[in-house]
Amino acid sequence: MNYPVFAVTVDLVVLTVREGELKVLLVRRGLEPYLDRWALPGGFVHADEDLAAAARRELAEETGLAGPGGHLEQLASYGKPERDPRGRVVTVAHLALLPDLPTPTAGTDAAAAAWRPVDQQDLAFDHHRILADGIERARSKLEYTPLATAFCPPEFTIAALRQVYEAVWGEPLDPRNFHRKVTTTPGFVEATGRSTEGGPGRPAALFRRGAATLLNPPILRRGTR
Amino acid sequence: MNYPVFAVTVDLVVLTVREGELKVLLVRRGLEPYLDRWALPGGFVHADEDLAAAARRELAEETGLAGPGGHLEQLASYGKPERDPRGRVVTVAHLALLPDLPTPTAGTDAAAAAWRPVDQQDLAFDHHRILADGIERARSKLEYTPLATAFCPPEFTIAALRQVYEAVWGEPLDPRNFHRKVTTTPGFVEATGRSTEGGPGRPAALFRRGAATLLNPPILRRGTR
DNA sequence: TCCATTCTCGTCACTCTGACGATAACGGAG
DNA sequence: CTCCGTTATCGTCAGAGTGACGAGAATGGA
Repeated sequence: MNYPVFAVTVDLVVLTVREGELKVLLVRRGLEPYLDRWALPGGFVHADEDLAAAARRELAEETGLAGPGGHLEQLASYGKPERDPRGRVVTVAHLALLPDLPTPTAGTDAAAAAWRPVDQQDLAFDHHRILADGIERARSKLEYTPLATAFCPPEFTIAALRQVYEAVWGEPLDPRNFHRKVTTTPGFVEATGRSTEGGPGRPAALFRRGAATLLNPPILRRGTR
Repeated sequence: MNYPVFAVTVDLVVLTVREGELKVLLVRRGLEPYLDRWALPGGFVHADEDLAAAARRELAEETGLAGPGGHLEQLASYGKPERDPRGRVVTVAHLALLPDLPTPTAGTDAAAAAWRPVDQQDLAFDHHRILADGIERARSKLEYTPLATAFCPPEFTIAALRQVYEAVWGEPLDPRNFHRKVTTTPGFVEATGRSTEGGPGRPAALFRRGAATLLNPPILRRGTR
């Protein structure tokens, strides 16, 4: 059988919410092509490795290890013949959503990795497109899944969850309506009985993620309606 | 640079609605492995070909040419090391939705292609999983996009559109509420002024697909709520 | 002419949502 | 210790959307 030969890579769109803003993990390229340009972290899929396993491995290498929590899913594949000047490379992009706490951008591998604003320009290869697709996927997933909890630590307040939505969607939400919505949607979050202490204002109840995998009804953003 | 070598294929989940049921286009394999088993149509991506272009080419080869109308989008990629016993093959699955009319399953390429029920068992490779993912994607897309029109000819009745939903979702819908929903959602369909003639019952107005790309609010299936 | 069939329009109760008022529970200033 | 700013939480209310279903309109066939 005769067929062309490809290299297959995994690229990661790793998102988190820091300082009230959506950030993406980028690395500065240390070699040609696109030397010194920001790029999505990624690497070649090994010879005996599943795509998902390669994505998990790269994520662990770049972030030091994404502890529990967080979320990783396949995003899409990109394979234009000219996307990599070195040869025919198809990349299977993955989307990762992580809580802020874990890793201050300093893994084993990442030479110069940093959390950057998601409107970063001049990315290497077709990574701008991949990033845009990843962000849109994340925004969309927040509408009809409880995945916003992947951005939060194991226990979180409703306000923290709301700030995730506001950061990802880039629009303010009414705290009272959001509170009602989240607490009345079965399986979205469940109360822990504990609450915060020390901060300004009234202490807030702490929740953990619930068992639901789909939100019914969905929480729709303004832009979509 | 040292990296493993892959073959990259495109596999197609081609869906249509025939005789009130959701059908998938399958081909009988004429060679090992999985000789004589049903499989998704597909083939290798050419050396200088984009993934989307490869998918369009395969679709044209298998269906004789999917005329205007219809819809093609990337579904997901599958790359378990052992998924093809002949070597390391990553497949980029695509999802196609076609109106019934065009092709009675007899293209240039397809040796033995046929429209089969979507619960077909014993597919080759990991095609059962790919098919399941494709069907779920289609069901989901009907909820929040006007993509059901891709299953219909250029002009169609509301009843025909409803039958698409019923076939894809496998559940009956109230004709009156569906009619209200579709006609009041801006951009879903637009009236042509013409209507059907000859059939039983009152003639039905004919519509064409509207300009909307997203349904607001979505049409949710029972199973999801 | 009557009838079965299918399309289309209406009605009504119920739920959900957005906008927003009001109260609760804290820390800190005076 | 009281007042006050801040944040969390609960309530209220009108309007939109939906499911369930009645009823009339427009056809072909018995």
